[in-house]
Amino acid sequence: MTPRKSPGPDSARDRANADDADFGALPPGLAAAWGVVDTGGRRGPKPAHSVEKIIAVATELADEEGIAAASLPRVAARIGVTTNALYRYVSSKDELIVLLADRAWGDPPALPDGDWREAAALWARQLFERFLSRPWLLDVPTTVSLTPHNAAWLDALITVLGSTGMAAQQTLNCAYLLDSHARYGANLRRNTPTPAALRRANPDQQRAVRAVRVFLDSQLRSRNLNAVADAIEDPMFLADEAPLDGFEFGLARILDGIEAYVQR
Amino acid sequence: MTPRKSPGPDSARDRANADDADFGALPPGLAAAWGVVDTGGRRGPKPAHSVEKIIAVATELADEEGIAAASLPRVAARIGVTTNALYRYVSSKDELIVLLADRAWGDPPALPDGDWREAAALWARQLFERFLSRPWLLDVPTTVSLTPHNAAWLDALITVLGSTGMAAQQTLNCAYLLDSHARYGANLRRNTPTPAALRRANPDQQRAVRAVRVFLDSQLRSRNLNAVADAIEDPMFLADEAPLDGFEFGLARILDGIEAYVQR
DNA sequence: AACAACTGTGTAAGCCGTCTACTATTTCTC
DNA sequence: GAGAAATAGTAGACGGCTTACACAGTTGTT
Repeated sequence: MTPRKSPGPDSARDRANADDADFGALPPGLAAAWGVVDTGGRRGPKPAHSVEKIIAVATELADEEGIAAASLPRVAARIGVTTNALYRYVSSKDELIVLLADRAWGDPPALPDGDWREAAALWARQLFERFLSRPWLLDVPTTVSLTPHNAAWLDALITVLGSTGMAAQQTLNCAYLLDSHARYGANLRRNTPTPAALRRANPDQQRAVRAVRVFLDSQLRSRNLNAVADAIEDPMFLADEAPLDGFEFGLARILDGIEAYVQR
Repeated sequence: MTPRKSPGPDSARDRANADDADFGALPPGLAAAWGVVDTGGRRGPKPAHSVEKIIAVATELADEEGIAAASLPRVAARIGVTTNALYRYVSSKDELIVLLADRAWGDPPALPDGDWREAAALWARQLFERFLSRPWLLDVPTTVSLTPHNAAWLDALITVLGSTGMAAQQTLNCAYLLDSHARYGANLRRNTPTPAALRRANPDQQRAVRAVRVFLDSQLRSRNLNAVADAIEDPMFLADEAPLDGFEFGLARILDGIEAYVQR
């Protein structure tokens, strides 16, 4: 590790350096997410807080009120410091978001060895559940894709899919297919709650959802978009226990498609 | 149309009313997107501008510099008015974004009647291309889902898929599957440009992409995430003309899965 | 034709967010 | 113990969203 030379007040960004490559060119937060920061040889007072603590508080706020609540002023206020003190730990808001998202991914599940299809389905279901439990993760822009936990999930799936004998690129494409479905399915579920979830909601929310339904139905039909209108007000869509969940249905189709490709 | 009674300075939101339902409970921009606004019986001066003009300017800005550039101050400056004058036309930033997104969707393509599979593939490819040509559309939060153009796309696809004889809910699920793939595939393409696109980029961007690749490879391998590392630096992934595009590959798997379901 | 009501625009301001100097203080090292 | 270095605080710039108010212009009514 090359110790920094430049004196004066600097931010956490200046602590991120490397052996040879110029990490300054990396997207914000990427180096930090992979733990590539210079933590040795500090001289001044010990930091009163830590990046982990900041991320934990930001996670609390995001869990409570969504990703927008994880702002630097609010995190700082909850910790008990001023906003700018956070810049000693995190070089920018973007970096905080990247770290936040990586932490929210968590560790991938252990997948069984034998049946690739069963393992892939388990993977997708677990990811789907994770997105449902942390909806704000869907709001994190996906410009920076690979962080440690993120990559661990992908690695687990690729390892499983690799046992089918597909080419590496096709394996990756299949992995993205399942990742996409988990993400998009969770987003859809969030936007269109199940009847059971709707019954648990506030009366205000219930009324709002109903108002949207009525409004959309009238508008759709007045524009002759009857196919959509019919699908949306389908009795199955409003039934209590959907006979076949949308996520599971799509997952089965995708796995069928992959299986057909593998067996050819 | 019930004319407004309340006097005093009011925003564009107050113009959105209805026959009987309370549109005030609708999400911001939804009523405006469907054109349900009270445009009759104005008394004051003619507006010097229009909502269409504002959306067009915002689209320009988004095309040039991304969705963040479509801010009210910048739109107002380009039109030549103050920021707050926009609130006579649009009730909030969220409403502007909804209108912007709906306009960007545009009209769906005309789909052939005979072969549902070919028609669905065409639909997905067209949507994919549309997302590529307007990448900022991927950054629009999808909380408000159904706006006129949006719904027209969905209607076209559902109509085609309905010819397979599937149940309404399954048709909708399949439609979401294809929508998801187009959206997510375009997002992936944007984040990981093709070699050809990379060669067209700035030297700075090329260097940045290469730095990320080198960094990720070393980090992935040092954490034993070799499956991901191998997949990413696969020769096929870096080849000039990919033998099978990721989007097309996934599309074929999805359509295969749907076809197998239909034929059963 | 004159008045009143209403609408569009500008000015000003408040609030929140990110981020950058600068200062004071604490702590580690020599 | 003295100096150096890092941390936290203060102040502030800058941009974005939004509201309140005053003014000017237009339209409908008397």
